[in-house]
Amino acid sequence: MARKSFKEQVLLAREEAIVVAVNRLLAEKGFDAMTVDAVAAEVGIAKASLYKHFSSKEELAAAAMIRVLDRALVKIEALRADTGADVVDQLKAVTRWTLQVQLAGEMPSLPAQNSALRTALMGNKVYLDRLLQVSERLGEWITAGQASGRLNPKLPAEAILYTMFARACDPVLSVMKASANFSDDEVVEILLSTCFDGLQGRGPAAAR
Amino acid sequence: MARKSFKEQVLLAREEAIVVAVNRLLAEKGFDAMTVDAVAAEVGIAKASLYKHFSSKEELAAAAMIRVLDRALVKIEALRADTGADVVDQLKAVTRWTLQVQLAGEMPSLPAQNSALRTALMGNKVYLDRLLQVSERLGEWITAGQASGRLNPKLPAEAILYTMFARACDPVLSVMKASANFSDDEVVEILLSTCFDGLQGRGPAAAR
DNA sequence: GTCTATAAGAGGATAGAC
DNA sequence: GTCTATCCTCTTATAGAC
Repeated sequence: MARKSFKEQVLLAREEAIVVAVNRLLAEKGFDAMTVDAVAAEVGIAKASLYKHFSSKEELAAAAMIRVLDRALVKIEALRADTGADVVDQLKAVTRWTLQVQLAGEMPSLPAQNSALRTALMGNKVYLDRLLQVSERLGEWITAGQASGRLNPKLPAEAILYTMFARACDPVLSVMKASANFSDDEVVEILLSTCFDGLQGRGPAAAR
Repeated sequence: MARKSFKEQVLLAREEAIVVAVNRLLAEKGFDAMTVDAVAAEVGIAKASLYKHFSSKEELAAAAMIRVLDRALVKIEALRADTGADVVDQLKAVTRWTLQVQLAGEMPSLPAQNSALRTALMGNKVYLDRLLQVSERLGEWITAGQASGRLNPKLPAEAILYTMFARACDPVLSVMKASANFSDDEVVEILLSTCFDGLQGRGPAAAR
């Protein structure tokens, strides 16, 4: 990779600061409630300057999503290095990581049905590429887990993948944290258990 | 209960029509994307007339939430009549019902963090009363299920309750439906399984 | 209580100087 | 590329006639 000039480095640093702010606001308020004014204020620059870097609010959100997917890929690659580990433990580790990011207030959350945002994301090559990479890495573990019987083979693999994505922004976490009866670690382990073991648990099954 | 006059009946019918429209729009677009103009258009009356019945957009949302909680209470009471049934089966039946309501496009969904809305709901006695009633009914089944070991006794009862509420508006359902590889009934049973049995399933546990 | 018309303000995006 | 100032649209809510 070519050495970056000083100006380019400054530019990238600024854009990184913008994306970090967007990421935090997206985690705190969600896409609709986040205003571009608030982003500009948090970064400490004028709103017009933001639009020199990103052409729309949707582009800002896309950049934040790409950033968190990149962070996920780094985490996944680190786990892949441990070739001896059980694939279900790897999947649990990824889910635990997403819960911890959520607890840290760093998991951007987008509405499921905003059409303008949806359109922008579906037209964003980089976002789609990262999403596909994460899906493929997890998909390999999921199919392996189902083949070994450690993941429920009766479930469609897509259902397991979508469920993991959904747990990364599960509102149960913030409600549990707000109830203030549990430590962060306890909340994470409770959610992990409900996700992988279910509400019935895997203990001694009662007679039917 | 006192007999209603004709004018009162017309009034109530109109308000019911408004709440039905709000409910549908809330399910389709969510609170932020729903506009009061759209509600008025769907009901077929002027926007100013809406404000004679409900004093704010937040009140409209609260009315829709109260309505769905009332529907839930009717469902729960019907299930309670079956005193011989297993409590876990009752809880599954309630969850199945919420998934079907969601599939029918009739489950209003509110943002988790909208502060104006949150404030209005927390100040709405009727809403809080209905929410408490549903929580109490489900709470009885949950504690009974944990006592019998058919629900995981290691989980806090609140965690089970919150998880059931969260599954009532789980985005996984709409994504699975959009993937178009499954019938509505299949989607419902898949989500029920992931919720109660977990991703690992309750089949023959693999050796650790 | 229903309507038409409009106030009041928030928020996304841009113009143009530097 | 950064700023200030502004545009313009959308949306909530209300005024006032009937």
